[in-house]
Amino acid sequence: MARPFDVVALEKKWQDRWRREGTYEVDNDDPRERYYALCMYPYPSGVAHQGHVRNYVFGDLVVRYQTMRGKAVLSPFGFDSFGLPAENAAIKAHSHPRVFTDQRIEELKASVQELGAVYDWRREVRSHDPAYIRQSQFIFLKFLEAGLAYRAEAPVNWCPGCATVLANEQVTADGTCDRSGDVVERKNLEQWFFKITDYADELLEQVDHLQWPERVKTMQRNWIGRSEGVEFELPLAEDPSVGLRVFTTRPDTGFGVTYAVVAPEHPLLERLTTGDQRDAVANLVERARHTSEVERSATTTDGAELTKRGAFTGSYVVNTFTGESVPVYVADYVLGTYGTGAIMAVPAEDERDYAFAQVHGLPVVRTVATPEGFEGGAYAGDGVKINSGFMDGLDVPAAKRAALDFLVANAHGEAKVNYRLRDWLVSRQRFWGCPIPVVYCDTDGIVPVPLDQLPVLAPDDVVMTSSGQSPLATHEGFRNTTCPTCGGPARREADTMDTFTDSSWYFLRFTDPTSTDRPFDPVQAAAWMPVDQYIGGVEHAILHLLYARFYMKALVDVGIAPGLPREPFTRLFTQGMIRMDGSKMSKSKGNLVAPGQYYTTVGADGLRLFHLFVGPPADDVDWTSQTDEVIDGCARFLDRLWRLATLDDITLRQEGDESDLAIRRAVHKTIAKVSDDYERWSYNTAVAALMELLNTVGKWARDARGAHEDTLNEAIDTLLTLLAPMAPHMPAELWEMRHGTSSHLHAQTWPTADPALLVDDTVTMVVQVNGKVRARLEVSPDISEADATAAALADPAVIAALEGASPTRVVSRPPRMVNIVP
RNA sequence: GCCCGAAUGGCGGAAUGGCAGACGCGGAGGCCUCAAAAGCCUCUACUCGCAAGGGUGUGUGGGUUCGAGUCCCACUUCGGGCACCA
Repeated sequence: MARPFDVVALEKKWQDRWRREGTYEVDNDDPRERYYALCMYPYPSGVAHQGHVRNYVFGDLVVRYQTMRGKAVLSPFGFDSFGLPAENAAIKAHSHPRVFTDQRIEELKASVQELGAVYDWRREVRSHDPAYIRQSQFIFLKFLEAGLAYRAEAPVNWCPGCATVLANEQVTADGTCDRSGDVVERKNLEQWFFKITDYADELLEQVDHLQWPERVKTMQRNWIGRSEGVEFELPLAEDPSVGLRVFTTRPDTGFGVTYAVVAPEHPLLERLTTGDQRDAVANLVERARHTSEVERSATTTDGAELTKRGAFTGSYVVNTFTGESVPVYVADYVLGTYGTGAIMAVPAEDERDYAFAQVHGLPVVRTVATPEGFEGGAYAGDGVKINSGFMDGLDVPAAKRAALDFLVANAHGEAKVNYRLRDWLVSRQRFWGCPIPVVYCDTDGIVPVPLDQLPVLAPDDVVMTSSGQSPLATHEGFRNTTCPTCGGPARREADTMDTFTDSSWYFLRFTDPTSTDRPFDPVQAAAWMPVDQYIGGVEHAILHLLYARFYMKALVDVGIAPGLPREPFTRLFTQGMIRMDGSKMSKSKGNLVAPGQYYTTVGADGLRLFHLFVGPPADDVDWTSQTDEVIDGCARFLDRLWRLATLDDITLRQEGDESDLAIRRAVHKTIAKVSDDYERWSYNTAVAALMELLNTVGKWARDARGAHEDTLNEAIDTLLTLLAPMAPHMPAELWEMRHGTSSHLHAQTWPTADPALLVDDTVTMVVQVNGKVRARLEVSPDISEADATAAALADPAVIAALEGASPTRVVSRPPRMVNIVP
């Protein structure tokens, strides 16, 4: 489209100027009030796509707006530059992931700058930078020292197609690899874990106080999955010295326990299995081992399927409540990793137990009276206790307390809280990540690499095969080392850390990016933390945000971040996805629309305005065949503003007239409206308000009477100022044309509306008869209730609508509305 | 299955219990022009009517209220999250 100005040259001029003059660089001792605005740092995948654009448009708006509000705004940028895509690309091309990564970082950085988003680039952070690696390892060692990092054997997800271990989040719901589509297998390996479960309660409780979207908070709560119950012992029938510990949230149903179940991984299974059951049990255990966790956890009520999934062990335990012996089964519907790995089964009040009992012919004993007309198997609701001895007649909550008291009094068990949250497995059998800084010595065991030997860096000549083994393990020069403690031969850890560890503290590094002896100076970090506004995609609602919250607390506790807040992100905003043809726009789906094509036509300003105008920021955006026309519409708005500000077609007059007041009122109402919209993230309506004001002013200015210069100037300057955070380039140019090169639009103070100009001489009052609008009257804004009623009743249209009936009730809400009920 | 969120013109959307459809896209007509592009102006929920004017209308069915797109209950559809967590 033909523009009234050279959009490419104009935008480049201002981008260069902001960079050259360091307009948005802030020092840690800045005297202004601090504001930390942050977009989630991206994985560098090359040229920015519309998802990035959307993210950075919102972020940049916040930065520029808060700056105009007089704050010192920290706006840093970095790259989450470790990760599997670069490693896979390197394997394919027989190259090094660093080559890909550095190249893609430059591409992404350039396109972010083309968008006109401004950052303090002096603070740039890249996770694969040796200086950053050093500090990531420093943190690992501090966690190790504090007992927050530990090593244990665990089942992991292994993808045969990718020949590597996958993170949980890379396994799709149906148990396949989200990249190759292969069915994920399980392998038992010695792995490093972080003890995030130590913080389960705090992570859960503090969710309540975060100014985050409810949706995200709910997801965090569900993920942590706190559940209160009782853990107690069921003694073995033939040997009461051996007890089977079970966890339940329904101790009140104890009298309904008709069998018990242990997980296939349960340590007592061997002991429980009798000779004649050995084959059946072994079969089941073998089967469970070859079934993926996802498959195993798939709900089924299919009888044949359930038969295969459970087997009698041959042993019996004594039901603590009834004193009767009940059989012990092994079944894969009980997970070895949750609770005690064993349950008391109550078919009458648990659906899974009911289905299993039906198939295996186990008795059902109800302990809660079912509601009238209840038909079905298990009843999990509240009701009066029956068949339950001392609990009979109680309701469920009271019975739970009674059951707990009974178990405690008899020393069988105690109250217990369980969590769905597991410890964080951080080992990755990958090359392109942060090496775990420990060595293994036959004499001294696990030995941390001394701090003065950090960073541990991967050598460049590692052969990245697809064997499934950690690439670093194959490099003898790296692998073989000496023990820091005894000096004898030792082997380096060959695994790297989950890349989520890098993204769990980068926001702290930004506050002190050059620190060498520690990750950051806590005093410098305290100047900015917590992040005032964090912005990113909802896809990180659980993992990244949970891990970062954990890191923050752990960093405080291990002494790296003394005195810092325990929550890193005060306010979170999650933007909607860009969809195309119903699915998420992403590189892997090959449906990207590159922003580059728009920079030469509508410019970054036009594209930014589109992202703000298209709908509420939290909603998904459908990229359709109409989208380009909407984008053009945004550019047309900017062109109209340009023509108005350059006085195209406008006659000026020096004297004011009665029309000025209406224009000035429109200007000030827009200031109030847009300011409010900015605060509540309603950018689409803010853009609409600016369009409306421009339409109003444009019509007025081109009226036969001409435009009064002072009023027009106020209107134009206000439009430019209010628009500056949204579309920063062209308004800056117009401002410079109007006020000279020494005046910078982005250094202006955010305007305040004059309250006197927010009220009109008259307002339209609606008169309803029985809820239907019958008349509109122009009245004074401070009209009294009585006057409003009188005026309404005197209106001919109202009289006609009443058809002679006298009003039985009049609701008068001056000056907006009067409702007359006949 | 459970938990969240959403549903408004041809389309994206606006409306904090008080004029439904702001703003934009698309569409129709007009001005300008030799013509086009660009720009500008008017109209554009549905429906009855020549018109003035009337009726209907925010997924469906109920309810609260003088008054409901907005609040409550039930349901339908779509989207998202969790899903043997004992």
